[in-house]
Amino acid sequence: MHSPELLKGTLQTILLKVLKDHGKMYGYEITQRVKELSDGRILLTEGALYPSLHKLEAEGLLKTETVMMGKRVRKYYTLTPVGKSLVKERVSEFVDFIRTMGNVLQVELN
Amino acid sequence: MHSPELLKGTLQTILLKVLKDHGKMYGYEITQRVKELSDGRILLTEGALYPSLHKLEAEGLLKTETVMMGKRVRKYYTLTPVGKSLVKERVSEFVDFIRTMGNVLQVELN
DNA sequence: TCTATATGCATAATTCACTTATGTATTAAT
DNA sequence: ATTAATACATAAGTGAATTATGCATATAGA
Repeated sequence: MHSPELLKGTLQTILLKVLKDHGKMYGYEITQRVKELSDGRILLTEGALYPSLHKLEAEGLLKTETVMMGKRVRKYYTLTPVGKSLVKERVSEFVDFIRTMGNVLQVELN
Repeated sequence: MHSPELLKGTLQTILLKVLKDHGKMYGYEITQRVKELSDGRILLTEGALYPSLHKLEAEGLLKTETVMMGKRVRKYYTLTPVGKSLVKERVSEFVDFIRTMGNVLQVELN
């Protein structure tokens, strides 16, 4: 598990990118996908996940669709066009930041 | 200038690594060095810098030496042996995190 | 000359994204 | 039957940052 400090500020970027790559997903599914992609190193907590999804929805980057699975509720999230256009930006912002950090810390990242 | 969100949690690592690479430095000098290394993209604020340096000192990772430059005070910081041994750890922790993020975001970082 | 900018340290108040804790409820496994 | 997994949600607390403020010296330009 990574130091949670480092994760700060990356959650929204993760959510947007995962939704772009995998299309319609619900919250719990996202936590599992991220866990898988990170080899168990990034475990999203519900207390961070759901408020963050709600915020992205309120900002118009995500839209939702609630589905009843038998007696269970599932809330599917999809990128809106606005959200879609922001993903690229957020990801390249992150990559830029990483490059800068590589210079400051004098490390190779590949 | 990078999104300040992303910078969260990286400050201590930056301070330790810069001090390892450049030896004895004072606070203001660190801000300038980091600004230079980051091509003006990382501008450390005093409100973050000084408390962070004090904390690292209190934890025994840094030791200080106050020098009078004419009528001006300068406080030099150096890594303690404990601090020195922690730098590698912190940096590789960061690199690991970056690799993980690369997988999650499906991006190349070089 | 005076005035803004740079140098140099420090701390208090505030913000905000996160963790931790709690709550509710269904489903599957042992 | 009981635990673990699935699935959502929100409130309280934390802590590293930003913002604001304070003090003081040095330098450059108008």
